[in-house]
Amino acid sequence: MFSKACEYGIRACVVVALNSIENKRISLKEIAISIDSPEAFTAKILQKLVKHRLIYSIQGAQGGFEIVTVNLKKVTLEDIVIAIDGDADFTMCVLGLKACSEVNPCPAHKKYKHIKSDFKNMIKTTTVFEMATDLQNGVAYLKIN
Amino acid sequence: MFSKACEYGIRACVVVALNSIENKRISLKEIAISIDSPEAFTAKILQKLVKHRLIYSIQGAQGGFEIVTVNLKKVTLEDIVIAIDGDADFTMCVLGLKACSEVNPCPAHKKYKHIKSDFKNMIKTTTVFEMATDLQNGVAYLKIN
DNA sequence: TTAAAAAAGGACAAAATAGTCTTATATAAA
DNA sequence: TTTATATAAGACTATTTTGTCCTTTTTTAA
Repeated sequence: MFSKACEYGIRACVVVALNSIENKRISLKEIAISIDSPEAFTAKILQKLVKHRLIYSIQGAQGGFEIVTVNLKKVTLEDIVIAIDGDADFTMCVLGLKACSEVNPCPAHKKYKHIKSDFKNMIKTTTVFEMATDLQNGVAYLKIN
Repeated sequence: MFSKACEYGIRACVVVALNSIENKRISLKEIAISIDSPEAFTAKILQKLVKHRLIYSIQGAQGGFEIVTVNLKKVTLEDIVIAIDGDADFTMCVLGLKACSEVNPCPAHKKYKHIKSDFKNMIKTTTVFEMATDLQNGVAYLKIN
């Protein structure tokens, strides 16, 4: 579904958000440890998220990453996915046909379209804030194994 | 969603099925042309499908690929996907967490689980027969551009 | 029985994705 | 103002996926 980069990106956003909710800044190193991701690779992903202004970074000692309060409830899974993977994955035909559409459907279209639209709706409406608060409230986890 | 190999594999199965319904055998070359896929790569994919006994191949002159009648309504998208990509894609957590489960959900789990289960159900219940007959009846197409 | 047609199989090449390493830049605190 | 800490950026490497090419095997038909 998502690329590895995107998985790391989402997990990273959630821990950044969780810290921002608690008015804390979190460093790359702490992020990589808490989401169990390769640090240098995670750095690249975070840079993309910063460039897309989904998160905010502060260089230097005591620096790290934050999500500004006003953005916490605005940044969605869709924003993250588009920043990292682009939108091809969830706009393209499931069988890879460029011409596939409602009037020219591929053989899987009618069965797949509801799933695709549910998926698009899901990523569009899920915010990092709600994922972070689920973590905070102990109704979701980021444990790896 | 699906890998390129899997997309080709599904499209190939559909045209093989369409031909089998009409009691015709189809060659690799014809398959590759009709689904607009790289021939040699498609050959590899067809070999996998044959090894998994989803389709049947006959070597030599006048040879090619078929789906035996009894299998037409049995072979599902799920069978093809598992043969080519394995089952990791639709069993794994959307955020890549090994430990993610109903009792230990990742932050995206509750929003994603319905989509995943709909998707699994879709590929489990969609047969190559119905996709091929949709093509035959002109309610679905395999045009590329 | 030989030639042509077609799939099988293995080795190779290219492209995309995943991941690392090193240097530069910015900030805070001693 | 120097040192330590931290992100930014670019070049590089590794792995996986996608795709090609060549040889072998099988089958049909002349």
